Amino acid sequence: MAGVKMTPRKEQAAKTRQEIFETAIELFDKKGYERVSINDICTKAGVSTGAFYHHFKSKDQILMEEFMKIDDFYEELAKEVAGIEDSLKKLQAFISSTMRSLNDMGLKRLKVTYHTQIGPDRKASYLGNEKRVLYSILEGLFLEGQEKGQIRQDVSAEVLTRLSIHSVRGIIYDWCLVNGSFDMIETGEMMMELLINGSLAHEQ
Amino acid sequence: MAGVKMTPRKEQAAKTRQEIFETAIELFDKKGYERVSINDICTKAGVSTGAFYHHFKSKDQILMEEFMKIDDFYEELAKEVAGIEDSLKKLQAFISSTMRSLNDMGLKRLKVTYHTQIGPDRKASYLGNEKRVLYSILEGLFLEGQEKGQIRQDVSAEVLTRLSIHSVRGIIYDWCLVNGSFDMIETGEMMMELLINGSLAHEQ
Amino acid sequence: MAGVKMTPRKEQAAKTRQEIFETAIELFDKKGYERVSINDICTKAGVSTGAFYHHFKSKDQILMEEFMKIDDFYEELAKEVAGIEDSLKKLQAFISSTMRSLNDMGLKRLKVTYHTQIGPDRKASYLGNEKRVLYSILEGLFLEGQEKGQIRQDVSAEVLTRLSIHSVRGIIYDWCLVNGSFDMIETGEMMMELLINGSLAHEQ
Amino acid sequence: MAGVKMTPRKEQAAKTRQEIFETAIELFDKKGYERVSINDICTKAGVSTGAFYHHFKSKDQILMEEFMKIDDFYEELAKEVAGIEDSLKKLQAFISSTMRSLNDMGLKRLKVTYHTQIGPDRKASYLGNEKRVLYSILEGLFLEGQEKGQIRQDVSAEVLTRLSIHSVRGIIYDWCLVNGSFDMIETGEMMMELLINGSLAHEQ
DNA sequence: TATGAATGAGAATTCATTCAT
DNA sequence: CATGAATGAATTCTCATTCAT
Repeated sequence: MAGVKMTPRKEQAAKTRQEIFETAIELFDKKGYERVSINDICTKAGVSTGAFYHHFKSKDQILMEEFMKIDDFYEELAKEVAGIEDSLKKLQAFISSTMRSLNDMGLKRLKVTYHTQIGPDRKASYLGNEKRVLYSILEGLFLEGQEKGQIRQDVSAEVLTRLSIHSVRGIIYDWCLVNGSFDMIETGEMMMELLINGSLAHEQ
Repeated sequence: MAGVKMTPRKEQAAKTRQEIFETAIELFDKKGYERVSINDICTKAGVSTGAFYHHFKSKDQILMEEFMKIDDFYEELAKEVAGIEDSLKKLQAFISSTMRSLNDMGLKRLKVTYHTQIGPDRKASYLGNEKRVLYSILEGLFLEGQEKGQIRQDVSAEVLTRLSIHSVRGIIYDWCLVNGSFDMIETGEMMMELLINGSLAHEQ
Repeated sequence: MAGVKMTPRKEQAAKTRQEIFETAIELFDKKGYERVSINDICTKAGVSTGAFYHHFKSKDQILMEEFMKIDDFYEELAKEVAGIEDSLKKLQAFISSTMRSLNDMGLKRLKVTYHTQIGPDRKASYLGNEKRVLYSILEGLFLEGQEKGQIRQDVSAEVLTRLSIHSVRGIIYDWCLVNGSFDMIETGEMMMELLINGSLAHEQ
Repeated sequence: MAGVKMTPRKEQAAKTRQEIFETAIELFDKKGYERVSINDICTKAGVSTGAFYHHFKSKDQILMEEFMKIDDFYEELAKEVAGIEDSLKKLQAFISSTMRSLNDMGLKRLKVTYHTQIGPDRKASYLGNEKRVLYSILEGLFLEGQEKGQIRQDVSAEVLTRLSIHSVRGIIYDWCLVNGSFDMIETGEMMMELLINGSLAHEQ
């Protein structure tokens, strides 16, 4: 994509930047965001402190950049499930995939994310603003299902969207709290069935 | 309460301890847990650093003490709603009161709580362990309702309990994320109706 | 002036140099010499760090260049007042013009100049060496006045010169100190009348 | 004075504070204010960095404290010359003593003082505010002399005061600029004679 | 009980300068 | 001429904790 006019100089720079970024994420995962000093990152990445500040304004920016990838992920997910006919199934597939991905992110990473997002003096929480992408995808799915008569219509799509997101968020938060000691995928699926359907399909 | 043998000496000590504790909580609320140094607390409370360490082992212990009050609160709440006949109503009353109390705690306080609970090197999360009290109360209410046939029986009380707690947790987390920009009491009530009931009562 | 053989290449270079120079001065004015990094200058001027070092050896050199213009200024001033017959009036005209020009330079600029000139590891103070031009002009005017019998002769022209310069310097320094809160032109004129004349002319 | 109820604890603390202060001043004198790091001070004083920050808020505060002593000095000086009958002589004695003291302070120290006072973001310049003490003493002396008819009356005491201070300031500034290569005491005395007297007494 | 001086490792950040392209 | 990536030592400041009084 962006690889068109890349002089060797810029390529090298991009590589350095990438190296720093990945090393940072790796360390955040392993030791937790606040336990990682910029020096740690630089040492492990084999670059100077100056290089870090050349590419990033602060440790925070690394995190922000990481968060910004989540939207891309959701959009891809939306495309993947687009083919499914039944709206209910489509929604469940979307949620299942989401849960699976989050599960695969691992405890440490989720913890870092959820911890930093509600930290003090965080001006713009990404999770809070992520609304636009995640919300619009979900609401679209709910609306579609309601139009087709495949999803409950006693609650507006907008409310269903918000409640879904809240509850998934709670599952993840609690999962982090108890250090991943329950099955968050299964829990997520159950939660959605109750909310969307009003009853548990597979127990019928 | 514990006012049996209180020498003036001990009274003074208790007062100092209380002073430290309250000042700390106040500062956590205002600036965020990690932005408050022990020195900040001592200066504001008008005591010496030594005094702090005399009464508390660490900054953490202050928080822990705060959390321990929550259990008392839930138990009181359980007693309050005990008189309500209809199980569904009883449950909803319990949840409503909970949401109202949390709402009254205020944004800052909830943020501090939810932020510190998933922070790094937190050995024992209180929110995670609080299970014992909150879980048993809630599960009791669900069981009772199911026995009376007033609550859906297609899902076990245990699952209903867990899902309820997760979703309330998510509402609060998101509420913090967007700086309290939606009505968490109303949202909580809606969420519970959907989960427990399978449909929205007041829209029927 | 130097406009003889200017290839487009050289013109561009001169333009870049000028751009850097002016941006630097502007920033020194705004934030104070030591608060301005070379990077600040480059960013604001829209050039690379390399470009800076191509044109200037250091941040210091920028300042030096600025100072070197002052001599030119004094020489021009000397020519301007050359036509005035009365020596006393000529001297006062020279001083008045000087004060007016300094006043027009503005507070920030004077502050930067006076601050950096006595800063640490300043090898050659320009203000200190400026002697040669300013001193010789002034001393010439004093001598001329003394020969014509129009200026006090109880003090040597050389001493009058030095004392004049000291006192003007003091006025400017103090003017900077109190952020320009007195009229330095008027003060300068009064000071010179006292020194040269021994009394205040306009009060006679 | 303040040495009355000094517990050994506080005495030790005061000693440490003093040690830091004196070491700092000594280093400022030797290497110039901005060339001295807080670490330099601590190492030389044999205390920890923490100790520095326990006693002083910043490097700046050390300087400020130093400046605040100047007022005391002027007041003492005023007492010393109070006994002199002749106003003119009294004034000259005051100025002479001042110049001598400044001369004794040494080049480095004066440079630091005059440099930092006009530095950027200096909220309150001490030299600028010192007015109140130095100004009132000097103005008092001028007024007294004018009343006695011993000092020129064609210029107000207030103006004489301001001009005197400006010119002395200029002498010192220039003395720093040329690294002390002229006799500032003699220069100061000459300057004052011209200003106060309108002519040089000893050449009459 | 309470004080507060002292510790000292550690964190973030800056910046002049070089040099390969 | 110009670019801008990279360096890395240096600096300021914070903070939990200890301990003698």
